[in-house]
Amino acid sequence: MVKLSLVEENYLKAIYHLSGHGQENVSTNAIALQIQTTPASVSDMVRKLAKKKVVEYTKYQGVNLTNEGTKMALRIIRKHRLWEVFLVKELKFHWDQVHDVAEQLEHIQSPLLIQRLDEYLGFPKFDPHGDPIPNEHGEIEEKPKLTLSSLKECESGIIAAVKDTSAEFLKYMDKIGVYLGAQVTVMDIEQFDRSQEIEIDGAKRIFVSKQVSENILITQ
Amino acid sequence: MVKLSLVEENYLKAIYHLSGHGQENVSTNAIALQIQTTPASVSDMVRKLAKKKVVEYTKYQGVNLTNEGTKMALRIIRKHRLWEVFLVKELKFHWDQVHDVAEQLEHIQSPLLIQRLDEYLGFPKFDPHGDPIPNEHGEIEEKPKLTLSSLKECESGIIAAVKDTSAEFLKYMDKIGVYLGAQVTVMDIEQFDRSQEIEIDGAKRIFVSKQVSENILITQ
DNA sequence: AATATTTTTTAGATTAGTTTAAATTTAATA
DNA sequence: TATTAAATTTAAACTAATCTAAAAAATATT
Repeated sequence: MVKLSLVEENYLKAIYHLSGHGQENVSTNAIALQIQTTPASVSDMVRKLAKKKVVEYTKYQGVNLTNEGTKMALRIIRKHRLWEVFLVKELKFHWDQVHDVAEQLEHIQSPLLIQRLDEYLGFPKFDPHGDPIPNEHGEIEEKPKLTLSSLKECESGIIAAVKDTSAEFLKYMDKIGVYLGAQVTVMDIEQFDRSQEIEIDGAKRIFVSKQVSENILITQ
Repeated sequence: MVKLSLVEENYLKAIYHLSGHGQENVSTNAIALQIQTTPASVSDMVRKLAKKKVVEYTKYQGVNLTNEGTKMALRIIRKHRLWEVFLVKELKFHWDQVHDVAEQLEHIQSPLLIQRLDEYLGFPKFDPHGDPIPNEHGEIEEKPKLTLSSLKECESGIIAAVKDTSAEFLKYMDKIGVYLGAQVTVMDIEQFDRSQEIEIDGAKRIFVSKQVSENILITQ
């Protein structure tokens, strides 16, 4: 298993977060924005990471994590989230005080430390923000996906996937402004046909039929 | 207050440990040996630290910490020792497993974290090795110094200072091979005149009169 | 399809920290 | 005191990570 510097670890983590937990290619610019550096630096670093086999990279096409890279990113995220639990639960930090400190603590190298910390905290499954904590093998339990149609009035979620992947459906999604990662809130449900009025990103409101809402998957 | 990099922090800490908690000049070679680098690197770094006013440095004469530098070193050592207490007391580490991890944790920057950790651990005064924990202002309670003459047979200590600082006495110390930091063990005490046979660094044995042993201070 | 715009990459330079080898200073010794 | 040995510093070069500016490729627009 390759050794990564602190900076390389931060790149991996950024790529993981930007890839939306899937394997879409992440752009140089997006990474630069995320970790507050220049696209030029990202270009260099990404080639270095590709040489270490933790990302796949083709010039001008962006990057995505290899299996090994994903596991490493998740191990860093595991540490970050376990430390967050410790800070909030044991040291009485407020949930909005923990991020910067956890950002430092996540780079501490000691498998024994993390194993003991996990045990000490009672093997928590979620961090103080509700995000799942990956296991020691770099595996994460995805949040269960629900259909948009299962939401009640006033409930909301994040668009995670679609069941119907036909070109027509995707084109329709595009037309009504529904995209992966969008925040949706159910404003109203028409009892007669189960159609919903939904609000996208707290702004635009649209109507979707039951047939459509049954084909949209969300996480909460 | 100046900001130090992780590497600079390690230099400060090394200089603190090598200066025997006093203000003797620490040699370039000694620092290089301590932190596993070359004397050339130390020369460069030490000039940088002098510019930041955390050490005093004159070429070819070695360095010693300024008041500010000592405080900073002690704040790092405070963090190191508090983390050691946490690892041993809470996470059930064995005392010989903690050093490498504490070496990483001591560089985490968060005054709140250390304040809360201190509180969480019940404001411990000593680390698992018995070393005192400096307070948040970079002040440390020195271990009490005893005279060599107060040691019983088979007891030992580390030479910490001398009461008589005359040139003659120091020359005599030098002659018999007693130096600051040397480990001494009392092998035998002559009841008649209270003179002692002492072993230095587990090797050389010499005889010292009561008059001499009353003027040598040790820590244990 | 040609042009303009945006994104991405390359090239060259910079900083922190390091190294090796050579030069210098200090300390030791004869 | 002159010489040798040891410690220290300088010089030049290297690595990791970064930046700015310019070149190249991809995308969008007319």
